[in-house]
Amino acid sequence: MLRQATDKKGFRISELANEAGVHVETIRYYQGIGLLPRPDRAHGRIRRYGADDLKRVRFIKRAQALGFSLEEIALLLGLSDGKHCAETQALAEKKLAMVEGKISDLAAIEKALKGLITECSKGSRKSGCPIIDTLAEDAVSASDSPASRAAPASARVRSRLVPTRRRF
Amino acid sequence: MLRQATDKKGFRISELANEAGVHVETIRYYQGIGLLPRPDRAHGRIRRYGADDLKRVRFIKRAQALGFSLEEIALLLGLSDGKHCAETQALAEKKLAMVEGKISDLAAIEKALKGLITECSKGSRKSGCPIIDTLAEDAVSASDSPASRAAPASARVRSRLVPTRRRF
DNA sequence: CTTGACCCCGTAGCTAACTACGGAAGTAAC
DNA sequence: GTTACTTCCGTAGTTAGCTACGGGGTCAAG
Repeated sequence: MLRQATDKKGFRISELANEAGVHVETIRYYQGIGLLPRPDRAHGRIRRYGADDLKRVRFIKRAQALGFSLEEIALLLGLSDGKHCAETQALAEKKLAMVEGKISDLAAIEKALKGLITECSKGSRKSGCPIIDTLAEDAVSASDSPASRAAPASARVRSRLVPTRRRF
Repeated sequence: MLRQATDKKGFRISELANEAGVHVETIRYYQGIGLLPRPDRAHGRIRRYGADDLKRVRFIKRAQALGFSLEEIALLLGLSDGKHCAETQALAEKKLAMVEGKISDLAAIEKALKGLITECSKGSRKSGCPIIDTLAEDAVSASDSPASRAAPASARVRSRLVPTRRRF
């Protein structure tokens, strides 16, 4: 009785979701914000999805895990439509710098974690925090994310807050 | 009349925020959830912050840009207190795998972007999307984030949604 | 000792990205 | 053609991570 037939042509929404490891609602959400095309419900009545859609969803989730927002992802995806090359190239270069900054930040964390692991296994451990230390220095990073290095936000202070929430 | 005196001992909250490139409210928020210690208002009356606090905030923002959640960051930070080495090591190893997965994902994107840029400058461009293609394949990534590769979420379907929102 | 920039803390509101609910209609198996 | 899903779509609620507001206190300059 269970559906699951990838027969006809392409899979249906639940199959696409399962393959990509996301919920059906997420697929619909992406369609709603224009991140994913909504194939028209032609002959039969329910929409059918193809391999390209699956790749797109997988890409979105991976890029997200790397710190890209859906908006940035939309930009990334928009880059490869083969049109308006000039701006495409500029954008790609900006993203490239960002990606390279992230890579070096991650490399720093990787190094710190490895150090932590070996130190741990030979019982040492003195002072300071190797993880914080490597990333907190004024080096690397070209990410244009909020708080991108050296952006002392010109004395913008208007204060007030503190949630009193669960503390991990 | 303007405060701005880093004299006495350590800086005050607005100075810390400016140096780290975040808002004062963000500092307070981090204190509220226990991510940042709240120094006691001893002798004088207003709290003073040190270089360690600044490093910690900078670390938090950078790690965030890499896709770590505040909760994960709290874990990362908790790793280097020098105590309970066994579990610390296990956690560090898990995070390390995650970090390595992210690095290879980013390297894939980097490569795709570079390819896009050179293709662009020599006017070619055929079909498919090099950016999606490199990341959507079943390779790399050990991230334990939602949708971590190959997690077909056992037929969990209950549907309904679609926002009808701004579409980038 | 007043003034004005800042600080303290609580609570409420906002945005991104989902997640859940509800009702009607499609569809495969019996 | 009834049953048991599953799809469609709209709208509302949730969580993380901030951001804004309000009222009162602190403190250095004048």
